[in-house]
Amino acid sequence: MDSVTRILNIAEVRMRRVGYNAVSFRDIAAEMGIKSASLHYHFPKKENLGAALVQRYSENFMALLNTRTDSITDPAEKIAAFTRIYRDSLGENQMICLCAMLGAENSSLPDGVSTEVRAAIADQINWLARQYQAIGQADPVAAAQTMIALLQGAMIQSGLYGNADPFRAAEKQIASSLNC
Amino acid sequence: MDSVTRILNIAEVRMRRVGYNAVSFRDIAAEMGIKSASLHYHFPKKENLGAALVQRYSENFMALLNTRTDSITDPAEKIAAFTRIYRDSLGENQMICLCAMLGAENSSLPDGVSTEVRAAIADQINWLARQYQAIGQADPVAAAQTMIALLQGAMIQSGLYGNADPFRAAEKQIASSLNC
DNA sequence: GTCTATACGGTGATAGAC
DNA sequence: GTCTATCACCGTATAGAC
Repeated sequence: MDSVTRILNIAEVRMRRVGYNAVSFRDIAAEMGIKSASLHYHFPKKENLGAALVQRYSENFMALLNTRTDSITDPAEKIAAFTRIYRDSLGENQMICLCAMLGAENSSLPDGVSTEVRAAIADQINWLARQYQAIGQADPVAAAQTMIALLQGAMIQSGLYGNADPFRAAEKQIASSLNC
Repeated sequence: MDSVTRILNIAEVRMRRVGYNAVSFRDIAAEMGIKSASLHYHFPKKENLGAALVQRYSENFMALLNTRTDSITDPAEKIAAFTRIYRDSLGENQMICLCAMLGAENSSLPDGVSTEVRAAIADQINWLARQYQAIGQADPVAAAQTMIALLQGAMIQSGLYGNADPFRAAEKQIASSLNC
């Protein structure tokens, strides 16, 4: 595995746990067993690392989303698959998704990172809105926004309590609203 | 207005905008026109300031909540009043509520602050759960958790876009679900 | 690619004068 | 209560050797 990938992997775990501001080059380097100066060879500035991380995160997310929903035709089922990715992403450690964490931190992020966060969320909303439109939702974009808000808020709550109960409660509500 | 109040006022605005970690004693002191050393007279450690801020925030919230809902008997109306406080709190500047911001940052917060955040959210959930129980919700706590998650997630989205559309979309969904 | 060495500002915090 | 002065640290970032 190449250095860039290893850096991004470590940065992802840490940033999802404590946020962008609380992660340092020194921490990441220490975990890799190298020096922080070496990180600057791959990512000149922290902003570059943050932007690249969000970009990779978003690409992986959309790719996984497409893979998992390619064979599904029912829009409601597609939406359910979307929430399942969020659940899997929460994992056993109640790791908040990157977009929720950096979304909260948004106004203290460097421009380059903030831009990528907005782009990543826009992709998700567009995808969701398309499904809601297929279902015949009156305001598909609003429905998509609300759904993202609920999932991200539920992740934060789950992180706060150290268990996935709040997230599961949110999932149930989504499931029941789709059966209406 | 006494110094402690002024400090807390400034800290609240800043922490709701950029989070706990991105706020410094120096920033607050500069805005007050004093030196950071003076802040330590009122709050020996940053953790003390954070904890006191969340405590005050929660007390004010619950007090306002009770004032606004005292004369309301219908539980669904009470819940609507709850969401209205969140909306007012979002304000014109899309200022994320303190609990959502610190909730996201939770795992990088000092214990004293983290504890207060959990206590504050627990109060809100208890209050909401009581209303949902009065309505006859099957799982009142889950409903309360989901509602808090949605409101907080919607605030983050609104902060991200710089407008209140995501929050309004969430409000609408809550309103319609209460009329079911 | 990674190292050592280093610069330099920011940060929480303390001691002691006023 | 607020000041000055100072501390020890941590943060990003750079230069140049290997």
